[in-house]
Amino acid sequence: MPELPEVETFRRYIEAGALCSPIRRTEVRNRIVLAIAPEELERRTQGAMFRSVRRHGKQLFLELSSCGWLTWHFGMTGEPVLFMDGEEPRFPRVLFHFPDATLAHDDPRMLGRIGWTATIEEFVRRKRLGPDALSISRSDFVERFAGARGAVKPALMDQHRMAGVGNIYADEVLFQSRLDPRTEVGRLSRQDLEGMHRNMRRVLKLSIDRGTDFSRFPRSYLLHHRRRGASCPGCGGTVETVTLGGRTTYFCPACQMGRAPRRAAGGGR
DNA sequence: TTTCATGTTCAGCA
DNA sequence: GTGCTGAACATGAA
Repeated sequence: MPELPEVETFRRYIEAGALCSPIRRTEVRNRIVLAIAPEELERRTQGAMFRSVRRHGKQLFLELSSCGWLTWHFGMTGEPVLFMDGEEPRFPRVLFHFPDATLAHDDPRMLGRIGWTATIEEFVRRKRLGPDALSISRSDFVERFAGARGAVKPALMDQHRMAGVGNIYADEVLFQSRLDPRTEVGRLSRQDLEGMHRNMRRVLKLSIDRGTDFSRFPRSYLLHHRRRGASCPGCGGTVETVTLGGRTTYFCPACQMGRAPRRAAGGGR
């Protein structure tokens, strides 16, 4: 589930339903999802409450009334689930029991991680995360990408350069920017980069506004067509795949153009 | 049965 | 240091 829009939706969900309630007990069912010792997690949360919740890229931070912040990453399949007795989700790995509800890290693949940090800044520094994709200014975005090498798609997904964009939204941003995902970053013009920044913000915000429910996204979005042989919502041509940054990339070669090497005649635009 | 999956990290190599 | 590739992690769904 979780790229920036999903995690922002999780943030709001927790903010609306899991703050300022004392944690009676913390139950660890699968310690593999912990980045700290289970005893430490229990000690830090027992009797405390979550005061506030913040997000940086795909990472969530829950402020503890005791001290510091719980760090919460959702991996590929994790999500927070708040439930009452008898409504337990299918894959609860860690559970925070409040007096009248329970907040669970529900995660079949267990690739998510829960840990602790004294400050958000310290955590962001330690993980070397770039600026949040919805906070980064246009000029900072241009500067950070202008200095990159390699293909544009892996650059967009590099959490050290900028945090929050993953496989699905990188493909969508490039589709809407009409840029071939294999294009060398160094061949993009300032206008290309500014357009990417604008499209990225629009796509991420629309997703948050629609509650990350893909069925409520415009039909013109590529993400409805992430199947081999699907037709492009723009031109009706065939959507193709290529592997970039180790991930399957969907794109329309007819709509998304590359950028010719400098000095070369024709090509591009 | 096989393949793929909205993520991160690490080893090995250029 | 930068970038790329492949593997590992662990499991469900198609």
